[in-house]
Amino acid sequence: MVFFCMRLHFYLCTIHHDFKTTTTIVNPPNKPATQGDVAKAAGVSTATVSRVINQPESVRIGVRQRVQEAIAELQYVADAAARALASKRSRCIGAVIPTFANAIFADGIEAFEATLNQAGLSLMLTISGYNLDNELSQVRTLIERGVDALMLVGLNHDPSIYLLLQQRNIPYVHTWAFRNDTPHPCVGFDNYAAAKQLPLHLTSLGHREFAIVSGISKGNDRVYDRLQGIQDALSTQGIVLARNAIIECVYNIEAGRMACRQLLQSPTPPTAILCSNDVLATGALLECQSSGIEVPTQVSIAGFDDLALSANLTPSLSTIHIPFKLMGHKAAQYLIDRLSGATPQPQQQVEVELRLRNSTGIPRLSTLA
Amino acid sequence: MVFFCMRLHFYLCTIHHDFKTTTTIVNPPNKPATQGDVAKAAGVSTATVSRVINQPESVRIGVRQRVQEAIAELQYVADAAARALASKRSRCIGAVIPTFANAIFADGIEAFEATLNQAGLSLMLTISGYNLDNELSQVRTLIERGVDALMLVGLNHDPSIYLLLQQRNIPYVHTWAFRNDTPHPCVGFDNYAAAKQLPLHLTSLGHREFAIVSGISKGNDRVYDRLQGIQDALSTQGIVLARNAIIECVYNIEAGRMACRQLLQSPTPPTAILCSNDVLATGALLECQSSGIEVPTQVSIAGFDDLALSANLTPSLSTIHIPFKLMGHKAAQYLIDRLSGATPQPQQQVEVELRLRNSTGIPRLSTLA
DNA sequence: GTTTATTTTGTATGCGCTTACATTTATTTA
DNA sequence: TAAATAAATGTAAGCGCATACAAAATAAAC
Repeated sequence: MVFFCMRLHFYLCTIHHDFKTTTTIVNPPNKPATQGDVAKAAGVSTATVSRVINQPESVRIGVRQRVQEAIAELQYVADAAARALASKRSRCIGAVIPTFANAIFADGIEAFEATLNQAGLSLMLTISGYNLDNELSQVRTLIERGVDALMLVGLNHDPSIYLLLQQRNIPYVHTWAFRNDTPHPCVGFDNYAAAKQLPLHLTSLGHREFAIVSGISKGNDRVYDRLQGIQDALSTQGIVLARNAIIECVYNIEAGRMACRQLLQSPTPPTAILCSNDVLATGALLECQSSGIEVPTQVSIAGFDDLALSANLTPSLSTIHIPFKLMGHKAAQYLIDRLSGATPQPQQQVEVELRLRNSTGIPRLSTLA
Repeated sequence: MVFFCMRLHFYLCTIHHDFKTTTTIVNPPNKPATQGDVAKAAGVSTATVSRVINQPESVRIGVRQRVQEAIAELQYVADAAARALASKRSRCIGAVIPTFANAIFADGIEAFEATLNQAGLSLMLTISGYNLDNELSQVRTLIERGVDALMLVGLNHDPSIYLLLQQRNIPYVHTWAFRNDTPHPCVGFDNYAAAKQLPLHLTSLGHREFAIVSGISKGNDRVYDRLQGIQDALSTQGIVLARNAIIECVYNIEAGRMACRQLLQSPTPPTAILCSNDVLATGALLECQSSGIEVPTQVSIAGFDDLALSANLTPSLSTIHIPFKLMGHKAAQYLIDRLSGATPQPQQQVEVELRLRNSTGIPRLSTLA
């Protein structure tokens, strides 16, 4: 029964298909129309068709319409490879990001892509896994693919990347970081300066016993700068952390939890835990929650990034808000401007903002139970 | 003064530049080496160079090495546009995903990209914002860009997409969903069947008063199927939900919180809230947390997706685990196989798994305070 | 040592478009 | 209205590679 139904189904399909191909002879099967076809149909030269596509204003209105009709009629779609070959522009932008697995890249990339798209550019994306060697090889691949420009996360990259880029005169931009004194274009925020804010707030509240939970700083300038910022801010207040009060761990919730547990079990538990990002801070908070330690009365916890989750935790997380969308947009705009021949400001800073919420407060008086 | 410095600066540059071009005549400035340059340097024809790159085995070992040396020497990089034009293969795969902003796409896309990369393919990514019209236009763009294959999230798409794809004979695959009776290739899981598991578990625990917090089902087959699965599962147990016990909202934590609050404030609050994804479930959980409602003793909460966060919440979230990485990998492999001429299984299912944790339990006896 | 079969290499064409330049057509000026 | 100028269109030459086919070099068979 089922078998017959299927046969019937296929049969109908076939009929339908034949019907279509015999009536719409216009387009030989599997052969997309070329510019030449359009030119013939519209009674113009291929050059004019090309102009209608690339600089419509330069073609007289009547001719232009005729060509556009032919394009619609034949469902003509320009061949990107041929365009790229002839014009030496691929209309593709490359980007290498460390990971998708945590949210800090989501909004930024999304805005980056949206802005690109609006300008008729496509995004070619690769993921380095926080590995600079991977990054280099992926940049190579992207360059081979002929990307017109490149976006890179952070300031610290294999130097040969810049050689490759300069050789081919490919514009690029760094993001998620900002420094005044870098020779490279960058659109982002000063991780170092931003990271100073929360420790200073906490010392002003009276905290003296700190610990830091950080991402892994090796090869990661953002993490490194944040770590350095925190430490420098503390040291201006006369506080120098012991080796074991600083934990570097991978970037996920479990790691944050474990680090927090370890810190709170020490003989001299801190009154405040400064995390260099919200994922680790979330881990720390959840660890406290599940082990019955009250935040902020027993320990204060601070984050960095202001992920969507952070404001919704109980207690809500004090953190540094970063305008990721704006940053992604601006980074894209920088590259778009560069490609259009303009010379936009090479170093652009976006403003971060301290968001004091409920995970930070005055320090407890006694030691932990 | 400044003026003179600039003149001097330019002067020095010029000298330097001249110096370079006269000594390293090999490579004119800003002109990347072509296949022809390599051919000349190695004393072979361009055809042989092309073979060394594309089918090294077909070139005798000595000649091959000579060519490879020349390639290294000249830092030759094949022009992707020219390759694509001549070979009719761009080595790029397109993908349209609804968003980055929540984690459910992260692991899957990351694995998808990794598998692609390993096969020498690049990922061209666009974001539709859960909008099927956007999706269509992005597919158009991707096709114009000449992608060799395409990945689409879910089963429900504008029909014209398939016409475009078939016209050009472009392989494609659906992901994040699976159905036996679909004519389209898909790699994923059965949202409908998976969604039945948690409601059935909860009814077996004695729950009778349910509510659902769902994403917006319009135009989203995954959400729709989950919603349907939950309702059908409940109805097999003789439970039919009132209109106001089902809330559809956007996909973020705040929305989950608000929906939860609304449900719990109703005159007959449910004993169990079934969320069609973990983000909304997290929101619900956090809402309970911040309003002092104990989970699961006062209300059970269930999710779907098993995000990294879910296991770490207090209480940890009962949910459905999806092997996103495996799915992304398999989807990529499907396309790779298709491009290599093979005919892989067009419908592939990955196994989901019920993860019972601490957010679900027996129903409370009385009504809420 | 031929002849034949096989592998390796070269020749030359074209992929589908853009664009410099030449030519035609429309517009302005005198 | 003719001449001079400007705008629109056409002509044709590549862009840098892959590949069908032809030619040459090598290996196998006799």
